[in-house]
Amino acid sequence: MFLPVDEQLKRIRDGVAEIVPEAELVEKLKRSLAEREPLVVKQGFDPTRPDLHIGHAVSIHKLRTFQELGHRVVFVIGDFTALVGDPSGQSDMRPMLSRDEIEANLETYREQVFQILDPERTEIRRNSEWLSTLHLEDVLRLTSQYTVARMLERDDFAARYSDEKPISLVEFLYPMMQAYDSVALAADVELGGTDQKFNLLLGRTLQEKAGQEPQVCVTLPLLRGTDGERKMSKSYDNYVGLTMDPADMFGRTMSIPDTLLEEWIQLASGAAESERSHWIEVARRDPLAAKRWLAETVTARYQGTEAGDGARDAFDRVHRERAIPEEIETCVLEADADGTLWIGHALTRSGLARSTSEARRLLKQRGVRIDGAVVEDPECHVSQGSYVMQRGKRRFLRLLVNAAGEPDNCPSTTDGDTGSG
RNA sequence: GGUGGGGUACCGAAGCGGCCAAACGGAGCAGACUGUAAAUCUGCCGGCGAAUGCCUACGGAGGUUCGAAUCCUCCCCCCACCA
Repeated sequence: MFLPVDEQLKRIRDGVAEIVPEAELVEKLKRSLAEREPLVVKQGFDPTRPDLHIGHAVSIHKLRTFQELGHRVVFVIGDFTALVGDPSGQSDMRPMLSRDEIEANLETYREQVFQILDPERTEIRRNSEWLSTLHLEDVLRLTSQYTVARMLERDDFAARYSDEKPISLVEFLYPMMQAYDSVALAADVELGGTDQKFNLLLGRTLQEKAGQEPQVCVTLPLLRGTDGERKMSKSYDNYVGLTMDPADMFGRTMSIPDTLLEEWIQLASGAAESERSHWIEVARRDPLAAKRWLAETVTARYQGTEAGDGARDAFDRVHRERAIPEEIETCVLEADADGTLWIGHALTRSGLARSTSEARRLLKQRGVRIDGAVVEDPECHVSQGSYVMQRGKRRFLRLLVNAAGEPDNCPSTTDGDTGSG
C-alpha cells in the first residue's frame, strides 16, 4: 500500500489546483514511508447542507486517492457552528440546527460520501468534540494569534468591507475554528476548494503557534455549475447531485454550455488521463458527442453503468426523437363534480405549475401539451381518463383523472428547493 | 456617544402623495432558432378559475389624508465618518 514517494506525489498532484508548499508534502510523504505511519488528511464539511454534488466530489475523490495510498482520512463535520447558530442574524446561511437534525444530516452525508470513500478507512469526526470544551480564555488565546488586518485579506471579507456590507465578529471566528480543527487533529494535510485557501493557510499558522508541524494545503479547482458561470452550489440550482436520479444527472450534465466541457471532463468525469485528453480533443470538433460521453460517464460513476446507459437512451428519446420518455411518473387527480378537470388546476395540483396564475401563463404561452398536442384553449377541461401532460420541453407526467370522491395522489412533485441562500 | 446615509419583489436597483403589483438589470419560466445547450430574438415573471375585479405586498407598529412605497410619530436593523 505504501507506494514510493514519486508515485504518490504523481497521483496526488493529478487535477489539484495548488499544493502549498509542495516541498513539505514531499518531506511528509518521505517520513510517512520511512516510518510506515500514514498521514492525517482532513477536510471539513458543513452539516447544514447535506446535499453533496459533483463539485464536492472533486475533493472527495482526492480524499479517496489519499485513502488508496494508505493515509488516514478524517472527514470533519462542522457541527459546532450549526449547534450554536449564527447570532449575527444577518446570515440565514448558518441556521441553528438541533442535535437530531445534525444527526439526520450526518446520516445523509454518510450515504453520499461512502459512494466515494471507503467506509472502513474513513473517520468521521464532529468538531464539537473539541470545540465545545474550549473556555473563553482558550478562545482569547487563539484570537490573539491572528490580526484583523490579515483577516481582512481574505477575498470575501475584503470585498464585503469595501462594499460596505456588514461583517460580524463571529465571522472572523469561523476560519479560526476551522483552523483549530487542524490543530486538534494534528492534521498533516487539509483539502479544500481554491476558495478555501485562506482558511487552509490559517490552519498552518495556528498549528505553528501551537508548536505543531504545519499542515500542507491542497486546493482543488472549483467546479463551475451548469450555468457555466458561478461555482456549483445547491442554492444556485446549478448543481448535479450525487444522489439525483440518473435521468436528472444526465440531463443536467447535458445542459452545461460547451465552454464548460473541458473543465468538466477534467474534474468530473473521473476518467484516466489519456481518456480525458482524448475527449477534450473530441469536444473541440464535436461538442455534442463529448457531452453525451461526459453525461453518461458522470451518471455511471455514481449510479452504475446500467443507469448511465438507461439515462442516455431516455434522454435521446425525449430530446432527439422528441418522443415522450418511457418511464414517467403518474399523478392521479380527482375530477370536479361535473366529472371533468380544468387543465389549469391539473397543472397546479400535479405540481407542474406553482400556482394557478402560473398555470394560466403557461397555457397562454402555449407551453402545455396533452398527449403531444399543444393545448390551445386555456379553458380546456379534460374528462376522466389517462393522459400525458407536458410542461415545456422536458417535464412530463402521466395524468390520471378519476371520478370525484377519490383523493389526489401525486408523487409529490416537490422540486421545491428552499435553497435559502 | 455624536453626525450623516440607508432598509423596495428571488437578487441588485429606481420611485419619494394618486398614472405603482411598483421603471430598469440579473436570475427564473415559456416560445422561436439549434447540435442537448450556449448566444440571439419574443413573451411572461405576487396570489385568486375569464376580471377596467378582489386579496396580499415596498423593515415593524401606529397616524395624517378621499388616496401613502412616497408625509408624520415611535420602534427594529444595516452602513460610513468622527469619538
